Amino acid sequence: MREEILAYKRERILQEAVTLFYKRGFTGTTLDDIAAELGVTKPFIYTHFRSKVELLAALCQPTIEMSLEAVANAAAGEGTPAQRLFRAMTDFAQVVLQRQANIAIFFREEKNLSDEALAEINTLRKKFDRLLSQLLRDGVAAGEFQIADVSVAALALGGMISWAYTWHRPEGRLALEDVCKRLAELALRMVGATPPPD
Amino acid sequence: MREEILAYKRERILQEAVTLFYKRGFTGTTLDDIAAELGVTKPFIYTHFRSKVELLAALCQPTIEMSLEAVANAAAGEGTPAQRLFRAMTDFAQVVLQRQANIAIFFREEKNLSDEALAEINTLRKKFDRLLSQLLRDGVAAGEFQIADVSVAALALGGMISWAYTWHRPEGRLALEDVCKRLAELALRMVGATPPPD
DNA sequence: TTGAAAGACTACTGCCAAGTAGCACACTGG
DNA sequence: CCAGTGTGCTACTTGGCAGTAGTCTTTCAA
Repeated sequence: MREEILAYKRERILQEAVTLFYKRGFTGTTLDDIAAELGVTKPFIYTHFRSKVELLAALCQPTIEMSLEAVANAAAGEGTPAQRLFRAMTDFAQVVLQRQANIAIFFREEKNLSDEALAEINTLRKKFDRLLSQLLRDGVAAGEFQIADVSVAALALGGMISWAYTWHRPEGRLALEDVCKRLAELALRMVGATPPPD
Repeated sequence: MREEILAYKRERILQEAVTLFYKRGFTGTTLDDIAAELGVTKPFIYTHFRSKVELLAALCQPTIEMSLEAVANAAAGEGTPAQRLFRAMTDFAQVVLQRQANIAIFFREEKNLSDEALAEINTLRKKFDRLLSQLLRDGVAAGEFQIADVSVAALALGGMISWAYTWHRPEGRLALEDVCKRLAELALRMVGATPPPD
């Protein structure tokens, strides 16, 4: 029970930090700002995080892990390469858009992360690219995809989806799920496969 | 002649600023750092730029303008929509990769720009999206493209190319021109067109 | 040779924000 | 009613860096 309350406080700090870092940037936000928004004071934050930089890492890393998992699960799942790629892209897009602020903060504030945190995250990103490349090779081998350069295609796919953090507006014309589906369709077309109907 | 020297000095400051902002981030770089790298002192920089933030804007804006121009020229050029889109994507990718550091700095440090500079740049970005959307609609009307949602497709295309700033390595496996061509091919496939051979 | 103007430097100021030391208050069990 | 523990706050210190005031030097024109 004490544990849960501690975890809850930590979570609330992270939430508020995400909101403010997203709106004003990492260096444009002071810990006093975050504390004020929560109705507490700066030392309160220091009982939960060792430094401002650690706070930043704590809000980036899990989101990157989720992205990797989304693609990993889909790639290892059932179905033809095309079906798996479709699911990988849809689920990845969902992570990007559901955790839009976290993703945005990571890409913008990379340079403010500690070397250790950055190294860990870069390991995850390499795994991500390898998984995606392998899935593309599987599709090529199965005759489902036509791809001139698998590495470039993997990076282009990853970029097309990641980039959605820059333009998606939750209150916009399309619902989140529709955006994800449209993007996944474009992804399949890009590698020369036919997207599923419906 | 005096003018030219002034312009040259300004240019050198910008060069060094790009290098350092790219490597260490905007807030991670001091004007003293830039001055030291140039073998001058901080007040020297202030005779050419009013503030650190103005320096940032001076190195972002022209690059965004170049991106817009690349697409605008190609869109207004000769040929079928597919040919124009291919050229637009190739030329845009060239700008992104040739001015990789500037592009990276802009997307990372957007939050550090002044409101005015950001507003100007956002106007350019809107024009960019409108031009690209119009080109896609032309292609659809001509029966060359198959696109479910033109706006999403335009954003996906823009993102796929822009994203290259995150992964391209000038010393890497592929030459810059090859990367651009591959990306443009993927772009055409994405909208249901056949890339030109060779 | 001298005066003026331009250009760059030395040596500051002032502010802002990260991080901390030590206090105060509340709650719980005896 | 009172110790002891945990939890958060007040009130600092500290360092770093953007921006500036005023000086020195160099150049060029008369």
